[in-house]
Amino acid sequence: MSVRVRFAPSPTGYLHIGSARTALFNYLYARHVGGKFLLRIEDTDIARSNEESTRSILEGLAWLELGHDEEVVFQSDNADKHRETAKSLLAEGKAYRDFTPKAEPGDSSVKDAIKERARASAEGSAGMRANPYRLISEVESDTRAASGEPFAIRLKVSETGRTAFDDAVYGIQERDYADTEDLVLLRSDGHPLYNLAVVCDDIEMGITHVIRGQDHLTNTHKQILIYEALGITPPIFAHLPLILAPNKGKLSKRKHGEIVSMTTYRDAGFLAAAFRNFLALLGWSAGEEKEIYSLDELIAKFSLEGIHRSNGIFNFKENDPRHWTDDKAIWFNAEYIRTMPLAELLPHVKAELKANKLWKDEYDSPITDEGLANGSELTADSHYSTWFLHTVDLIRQRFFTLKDFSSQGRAYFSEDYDLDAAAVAKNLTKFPELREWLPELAERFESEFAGANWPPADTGGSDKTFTEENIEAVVKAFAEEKGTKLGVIMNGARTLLTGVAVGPSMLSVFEILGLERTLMRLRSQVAWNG
RNA sequence: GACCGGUUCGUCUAGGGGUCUAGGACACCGCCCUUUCACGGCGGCAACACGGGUUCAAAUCCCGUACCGGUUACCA
Repeated sequence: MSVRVRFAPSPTGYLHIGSARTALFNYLYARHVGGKFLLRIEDTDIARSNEESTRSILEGLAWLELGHDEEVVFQSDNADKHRETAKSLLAEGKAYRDFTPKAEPGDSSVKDAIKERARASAEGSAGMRANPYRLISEVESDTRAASGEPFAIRLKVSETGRTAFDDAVYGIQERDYADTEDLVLLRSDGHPLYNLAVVCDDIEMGITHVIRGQDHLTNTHKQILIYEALGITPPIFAHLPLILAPNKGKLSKRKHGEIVSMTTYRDAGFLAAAFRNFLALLGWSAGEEKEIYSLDELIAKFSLEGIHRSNGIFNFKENDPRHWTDDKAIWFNAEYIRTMPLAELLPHVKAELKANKLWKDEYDSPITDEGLANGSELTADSHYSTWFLHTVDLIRQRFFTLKDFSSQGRAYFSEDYDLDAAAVAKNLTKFPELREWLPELAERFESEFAGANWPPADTGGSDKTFTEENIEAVVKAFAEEKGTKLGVIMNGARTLLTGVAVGPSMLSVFEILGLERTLMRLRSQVAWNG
């Protein structure tokens, strides 16, 4: 039988990082064994579920490129079948009606109330089989039900025995029946509850492997009870370790906010491939000293055996912009940006520039400017201009996210860029002479490179081209003439021309910006005027 | 409280009785490169939770303790 797995989120918020990893592991496993990866939205809790969440989850999955097979299943569509199942269990005597009035929620939080109740029932010797309605006669039960008295349907768990299963990650798991309550299958208002719905749907969908968070470990025992009552062999279970906050506590939407949401990473300029890579290595490893895995490699190497048993921490520092999310996630992203094939990166850069109104159609123009000075290997099979190719390749080396192309890299694509105040102070205003020198350097460039412009094609005459070696000679001579260090000129120019204090070799920057823009910017007095 | 699970550098992890004076990655620190730098190169700091066993030999196996987490709903 071929493998069928499912990702089954409940739509009560955006796609959480832990859920995203669960989805990824399901996806990788399915692809690894050539099975199907299905998606089911567990929207049985009408009060908490909403369409907005479903949309957000779908968006998150789409961003991560975890495409599912077959149609999305909405659990609420199957409620009738769930009810039927509960009723048949009742008819077979494997479940019973509980006429106990539904408890009203108290003042304390739900969690605390549960804990209190659990403690209380543990102290009383009643145990899990104490429900009086477990024992009433079929006739009495039928009569009361017929008279309209509301009831919940509970599974009748045997007095003695135990549930057991062999978890693909955690190994043999056993639990005494005495530790499991007669769980409610159907609420008194007729609503099917989680455990029933999951089992019914997993059966219906032909799920062979259930891969989910280990917070479901105890639910699994309850679900096995339902499978047994139904006379159906349970699927294989594989529980995943949890992803915790830096304080080892729960990573929650309420406490940690946006940082746990997939859309945050999409919007912050992360590459899906990089984030997937990061996620894959949180709780799983191939047992080798390797960090960067393409999706195909992950699929090829993924195995349930490689999943860890201990919870992992999603490490970040609140209030520290440099470490606002897990350092390793940031590193993966930066690594992908600077090393991935340029052709794969370019569409993302284009989208980023477009979103910030920095895109120009000329970047799209197929290569006509063949005469690249530094005769590059950057093949332009592409739909992008050579200048665009070179610029992106040059500046990506020091970038972390796609956002950097429109922020730090703005000056390459627009004349409208801000100068970083700290950079201005350090590299320009500290050397007042630069106010005269830089325009003077512009004059020098203009006379030396008259007629030449970017692209540095052969301009025919004896004019030198505006390329690194030639620029270097001119700037060096200029600095010497002024009796100053080369760095003063270079750093001043860098700040004025790019707005920031860091970047690639200044010679490359001059060249890539071209003579015309270089002259214009060197003559600008904005750094001193305002 | 009860039941279940977990514990290797700050974090992600390798390791499954001897090859472990415990390896890699991120972060951090230092040096180098350099006109700057968040690129790159080299190096450094830094861990087997604790206590008992078993064994010639334990990070690896067993037991206990501690700590952390999960669950204990007519939530999912």
